[in-house]
Amino acid sequence: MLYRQVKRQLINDIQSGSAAPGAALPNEKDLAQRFQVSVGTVRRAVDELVAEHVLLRQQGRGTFVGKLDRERFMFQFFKIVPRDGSSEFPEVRLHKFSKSRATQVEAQALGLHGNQLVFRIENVLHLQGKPVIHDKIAIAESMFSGLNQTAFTARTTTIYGYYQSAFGVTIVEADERLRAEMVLPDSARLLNLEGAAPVLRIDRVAYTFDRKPAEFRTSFVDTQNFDYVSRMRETT
Amino acid sequence: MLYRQVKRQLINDIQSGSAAPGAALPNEKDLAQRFQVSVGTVRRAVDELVAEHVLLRQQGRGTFVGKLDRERFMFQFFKIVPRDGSSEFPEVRLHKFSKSRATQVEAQALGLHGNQLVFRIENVLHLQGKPVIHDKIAIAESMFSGLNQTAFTARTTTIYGYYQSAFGVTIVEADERLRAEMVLPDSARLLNLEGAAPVLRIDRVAYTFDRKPAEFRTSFVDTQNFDYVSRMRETT
DNA sequence: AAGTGGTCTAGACCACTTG
DNA sequence: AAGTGGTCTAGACCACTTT
Repeated sequence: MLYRQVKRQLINDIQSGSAAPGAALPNEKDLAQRFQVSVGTVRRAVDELVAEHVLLRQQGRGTFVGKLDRERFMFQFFKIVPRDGSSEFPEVRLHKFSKSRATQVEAQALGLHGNQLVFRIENVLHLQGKPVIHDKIAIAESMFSGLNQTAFTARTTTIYGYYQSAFGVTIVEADERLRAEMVLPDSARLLNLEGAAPVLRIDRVAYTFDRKPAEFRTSFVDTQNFDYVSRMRETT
Repeated sequence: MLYRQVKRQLINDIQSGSAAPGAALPNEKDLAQRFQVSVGTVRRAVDELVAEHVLLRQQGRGTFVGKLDRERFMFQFFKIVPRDGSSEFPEVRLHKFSKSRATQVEAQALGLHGNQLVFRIENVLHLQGKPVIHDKIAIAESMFSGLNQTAFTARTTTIYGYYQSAFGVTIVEADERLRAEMVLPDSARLLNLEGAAPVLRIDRVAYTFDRKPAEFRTSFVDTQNFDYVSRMRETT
């Protein structure tokens, strides 16, 4: 399993910052020489990282460290689409920003011990000009130390892109659990829903490398005009 | 793209029935000789089919044509799990069986022209002894000609396993769209829900090889004690 | 023209399963 | 021991991008 060791080292380069998002990797021959393996073995390691969207290969140009920009976010992590019509990037409006002790559920999802601090961020996401999603995010203060509302609001990229560029936290995968619930009063207000309405609730745990949990997020989605799409393909 | 041609031929062998589900393939060296390519090229073709769960490799034993048995069905296509606790195979009870003209929605999902006939099957799926899912299935009469209620009920495997063994239709992937809705009267009765309750609605189109649609299914899930789980990993 | 990744080959050696 | 898939190597040649 030599190629696993090569993959590990490439991940380490990314986590340590010596290979920054967007930057080019050395060519495959040089990597092979550096790791003292054949080019085929390097290719196998890179193949997996490309499949995980961590690296990006372009024939004739080179191999680059993946950036969590809008395109990738939409493709990999944003599953809400209009019932009829095509995908659209949501407009994100910050609703609340605070810091307090983790609840038991949050602590378990994020793998925290004791009553550690978490940042809490609430957003309302608009699609086609209307509020559709109410997000409640919890992230560990220890992993995102120094985060504040001003910097968060001033970011120029996606939330995951901001985690990556400002804190070196690259989200590579996520698990979600979905259910139908009646809307809660706070979400109803934010989503302009009246009385008793069903919403799609999504609990997501997002992971960085090595399946280390980085973010716990609960979303409430008004699915009157939007669907959550899921594709069941080859699972590795 | 030699390996694509090899993959095509292997798929043809499965579709034509010359390689039956559960049967062993020739070894890699023999396949290489038959297709006049190197072993590495055969391996690449088989790699993809293994990733799609069409083939199954076992070191030291051989490579086998995948069967759509309970294990694979649960792993690849059944996403409803108890909120706390582990996965369980549902007990499927037939509720209705009929044949009539396709609705416009069904015709579009199944790629049918005109007013072709479809079989309609309704099931209630039980988990932990209670009714949890109300399924409405539509499949084209042309693809499943000769299907009848007696044979369907007498099947000894999963529904997808039955499609495969009785009609040579292997389901390899599916697209789903989810939303939260208020339960409809017929589902409410079947799921023992009273009054206004939210349910998770899932519209699924299941495909056989070459992305040919084979089944359209709408499920209504009582998510009081169960979740739909979705894993966002490398997407190819 | 030079440099990159993409495909394919031929073969060595290893790990596992079966008789 | 014989047969299977699993990993790794070294190198040829092709396709694409940049200068």
